[in-house]
Amino acid sequence: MPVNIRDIAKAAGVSVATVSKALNGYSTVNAATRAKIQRIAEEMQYHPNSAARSLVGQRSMTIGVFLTTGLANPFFAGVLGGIDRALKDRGYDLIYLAQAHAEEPGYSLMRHCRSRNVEGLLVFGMQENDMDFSELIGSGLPVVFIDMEMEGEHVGMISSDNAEAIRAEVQHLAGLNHRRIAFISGIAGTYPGRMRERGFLQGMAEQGLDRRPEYMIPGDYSRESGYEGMRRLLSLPERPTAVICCSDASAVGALEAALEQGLSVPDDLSIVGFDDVEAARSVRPALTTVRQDMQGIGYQAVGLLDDLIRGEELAEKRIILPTEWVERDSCGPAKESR
Amino acid sequence: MPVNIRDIAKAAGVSVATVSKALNGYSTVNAATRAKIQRIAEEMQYHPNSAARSLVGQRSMTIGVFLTTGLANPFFAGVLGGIDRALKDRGYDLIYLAQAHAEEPGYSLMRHCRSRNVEGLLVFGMQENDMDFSELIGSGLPVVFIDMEMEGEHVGMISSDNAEAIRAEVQHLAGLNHRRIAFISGIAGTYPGRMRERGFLQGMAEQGLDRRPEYMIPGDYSRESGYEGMRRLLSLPERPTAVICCSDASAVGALEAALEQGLSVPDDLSIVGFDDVEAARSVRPALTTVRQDMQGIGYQAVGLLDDLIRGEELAEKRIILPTEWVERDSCGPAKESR
DNA sequence: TTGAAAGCGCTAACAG
DNA sequence: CTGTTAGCGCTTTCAA
Repeated sequence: MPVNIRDIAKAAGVSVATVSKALNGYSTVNAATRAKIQRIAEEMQYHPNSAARSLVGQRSMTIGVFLTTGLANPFFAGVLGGIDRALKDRGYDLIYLAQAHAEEPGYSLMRHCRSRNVEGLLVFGMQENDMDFSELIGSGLPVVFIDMEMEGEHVGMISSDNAEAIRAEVQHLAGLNHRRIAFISGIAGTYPGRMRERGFLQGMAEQGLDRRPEYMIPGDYSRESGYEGMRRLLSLPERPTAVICCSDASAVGALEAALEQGLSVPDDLSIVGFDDVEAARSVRPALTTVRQDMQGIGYQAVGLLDDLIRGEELAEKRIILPTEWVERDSCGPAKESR
Repeated sequence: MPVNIRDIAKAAGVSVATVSKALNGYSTVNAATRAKIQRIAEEMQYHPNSAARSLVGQRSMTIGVFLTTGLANPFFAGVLGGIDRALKDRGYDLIYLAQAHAEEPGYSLMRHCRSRNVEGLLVFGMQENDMDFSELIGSGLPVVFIDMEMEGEHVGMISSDNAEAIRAEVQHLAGLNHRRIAFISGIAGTYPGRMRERGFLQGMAEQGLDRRPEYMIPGDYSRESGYEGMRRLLSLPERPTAVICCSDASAVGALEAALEQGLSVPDDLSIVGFDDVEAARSVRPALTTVRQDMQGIGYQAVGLLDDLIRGEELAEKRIILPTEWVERDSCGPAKESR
């Protein structure tokens, strides 16, 4: 039903080869012929069959995404938005490789990509170790990992500057005279989790502040972990005056626990979050936090992948994006208190 | 590089035709031969090239998604989660047709699908009228619309029972002795927006309650519209005792406006939202709202599309899913007040 | 029960 | 500058 290259060759009175060349911008085609072919192709609503194209070894203009945590994770919405824009700019379509498949016994992500003629793959999610990416990395298929630390010949990675973001938070709090700063961590098995912890330790060291083991609370980004973490902190003989949380969700949980105990935020206690999700604005007091450029991450991930696909000489296959401090109402100067 | 059907034919000492038949479950293949071929295919990690398959007119096992509002909309995360699961169950992969392309002058979504050998298309977003879907609907390509009212030969649609959800809210509030109930609407140009308004009017009529024009506030699901809407309501000589909002975001905005005016929720005023997003839980008082089964919508949308693709005889090509009442803290009995 | 061969729509040599 | 032709990997008649 759809028109093919032969139809338009016939209509234009030329051969299919000429049509192909004309439409693909070869210079060896007479300008008039090309114009005519283009006009006819336009009129007949010609659109090349991408399967045929990939079959002849041409580019498929398809990149894959694989999400280790599934599509349902709302965190990815922003990243996907950035990917969307980049797709247009670079002319790709995106095929989503259902993670569900991955549970089958003989499944190979790499083979799945090959069989779909995917030119490159974007991987993101949170689980670095729950899956074996070595086959993929060794396969030569260009891959860009988001928020995962991976290396290889045709492998790139992109992430926010998590460490610096937290380091700056510590610095900021120290500037408000906070000395007893606690930390509710992210998931230790993730790259961002590790980096944020590193940034905290570095910041504390720089400011000459004690790093007390009882102020280092393991979290998992969830609201619940923030709530429980804050309760533990508040039960300590010497309470912190400020708490850095590794996500807005856990910060909201922490806030809740603090308010429940009758504390005033930020007067008695400062709290800071991470991500700047919608809830950070709606909670009271509104959360001071750090914004990740999620759109930018998605956009640049596709750009990097495209560069890898096209075999560009890349000086740096790691992209670390700056974050932005978002001052709201949950931080204030330390009270000389207890 | 990847192994193809010829490689395994050679290894098995048979022809490619036999391999193809064996692997595709034709009964005209000797059992022993089939077993051998399957074993070898397994060993050699054979995976058929999907481009070649679609080229010969076989199924591509690919369905497309087209989002009129782009990937960034967090509302879709849940729906996509359901789609994800269904994809596995039905064996499809999903290609995302970048909406960005749609802005180009000669763009045709239908052609895009054809050129990508997509077997069926899922469409969702909010704009029913900003785009012309008639070409698509007339093309014979199976399409399932989510939250959009569309009809056609190979067209299905799925949505929550928006009208009933709001009607039940009115009933519930009336049961709490509320008589002056206001409504902050969704976007009138959308199917859910229309249905929710219809449900409101129906509920009010059923309960024998006045429908006052000044209590019908146009909104757009945003927090801001909720905030502004509530301010208008509170400036009225006779204030409502309950406000139904068409989204949780607008309910949060409304809540904010009410608290700012020194009102107590739910003592002075009841507020109810829609969707049950994360923020509904974190706000104080926690929002009483209605939950849509977003996963279910996505899951069933794919199921419906698959049925359409396979040409199943479908009695009903419209699926309307029930919603769930989520009781929290923002609704209470009406005070005989003011 | 198996194999030879045609052909899906397209691009890429290679001739003309 | 244009056309002829082979072939990408696969499925599918049609013969054997």
